[in-house]
Amino acid sequence: MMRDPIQPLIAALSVRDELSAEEMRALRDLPIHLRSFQRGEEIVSDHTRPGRSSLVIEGTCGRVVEAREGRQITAVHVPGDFVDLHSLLLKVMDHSVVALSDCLVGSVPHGYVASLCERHPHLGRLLWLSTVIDGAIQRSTIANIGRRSALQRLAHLVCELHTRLGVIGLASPNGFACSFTQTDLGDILGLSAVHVNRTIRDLRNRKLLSWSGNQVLFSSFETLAAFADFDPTYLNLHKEPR
Amino acid sequence: MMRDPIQPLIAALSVRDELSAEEMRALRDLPIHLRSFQRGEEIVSDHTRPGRSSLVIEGTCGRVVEAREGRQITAVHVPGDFVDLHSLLLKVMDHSVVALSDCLVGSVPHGYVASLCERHPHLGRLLWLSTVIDGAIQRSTIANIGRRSALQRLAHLVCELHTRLGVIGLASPNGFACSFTQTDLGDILGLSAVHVNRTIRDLRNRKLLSWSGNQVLFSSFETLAAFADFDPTYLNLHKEPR
DNA sequence: CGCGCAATTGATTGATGTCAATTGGAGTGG
DNA sequence: CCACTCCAATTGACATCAATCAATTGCGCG
Repeated sequence: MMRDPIQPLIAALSVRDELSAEEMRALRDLPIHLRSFQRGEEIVSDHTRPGRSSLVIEGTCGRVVEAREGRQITAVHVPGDFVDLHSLLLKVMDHSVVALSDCLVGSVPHGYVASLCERHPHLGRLLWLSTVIDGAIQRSTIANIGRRSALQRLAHLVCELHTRLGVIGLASPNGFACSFTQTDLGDILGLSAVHVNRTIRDLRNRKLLSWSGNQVLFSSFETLAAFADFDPTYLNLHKEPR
Repeated sequence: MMRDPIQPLIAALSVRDELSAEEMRALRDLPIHLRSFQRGEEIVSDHTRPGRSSLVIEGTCGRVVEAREGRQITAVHVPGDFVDLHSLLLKVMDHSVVALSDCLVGSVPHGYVASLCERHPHLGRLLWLSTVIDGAIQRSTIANIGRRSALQRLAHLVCELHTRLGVIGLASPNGFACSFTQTDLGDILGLSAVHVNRTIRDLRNRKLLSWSGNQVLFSSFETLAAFADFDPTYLNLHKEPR
């Protein structure tokens, strides 16, 4: 059973501003080319010039910057997120995008995105907004990696993922499904995989969360958020005229 | 002697795309309100709703995310950079902006920026581009802090600053002026001020650079860039139709 | 001269990385 | 059904990088 592929995008945008029926129709009319990727596959390659922008429909993927010392995942994307909308303007990719779980991705030729922005300036601003929210999440990531301990880093990531997945209906009140390996988590948090393992154990011992298989569960989101110093302002979850 | 306040912005945009005479005129016609700030002063406050967007004209400033464990400077801005253009869409600030040197800042009411984008869609795309380049720089910062040693982190920052200052004519071939304190550098790089001090000494001992007063000098940018694993792709320094 | 801030240094602690081995589960072929 | 493989998770021992604490120095400025 396949959901409407554009539904997660509409959900994500609707959290931030009212969409008119016509705007929703314009989004649904976009010619989307669907493609499945297996965990680990590369969706967009570094240093290339994509002619299309890709939208996550199911699963999660990550933006990967390769450094000499190893890879860093600079952003995680969930359904409803564009992974390379910025390539519309940047032209040349400064990183690659890889599937962090099996996932379904839709892509739209840049020309259609550009013309959508011209015909519907308000939608254009919302797409600009979505790149700007990516930036806000990245700022939060910099603060997380630069200033917090491994325990808080991981707790903060869990809080963020829970909140973002909640927006698109993929979280339950006390947890969510997360397919990241501990190696992936290390690459996201700037830690070694070994230390991620110990950090998860530590969080479990402190009764802040449990993580078995791909199920992340916690008894109190508030307690976890307080521990992680999580303030969701940066996710811009309020509806505003933009 | 005061330079044209819009000149750094025009220089920064012109590196990325051709500006028409009319577009330059539209930029110069913006009503800019100039204001000076002393080192350490707050230019924009966290959690506020700015009604204007601020542009650095002289000096440097930083975006500050306050975490429980201390402040993290998530981005450094030089003349020609908007520091809160995203507030046009984000509405509520998720961080503050502080002066990292005495600096001169110009601000433009959001309404004028929005109308500029409507009347000149190409300029609108270039403003979108500038927020997207901020994002690319932040990705590079995440990789820098997440994966590299203190030595490489600092060397990478120096390479980036030299390149960005060069764009607006504020770097010489073998160095540039930098007014950051070692405490600031620690907050930028996710290090303690003490360790920044030792890292600078170490770089000096390795003959990679010298840093006395506010003068940063190196004998070979190429050597430094190779040491720092610096790849300027993310700065988007090539002129492209956008 | 004295104040305040930044830079510098030493001693010590602590967090995290690295290396290496083991365990466990899912799939695969005999 | 049983080896076998592969990958992820887990654990221990140890090394190392960077933080912290605490002085001291140096400089610009009133």
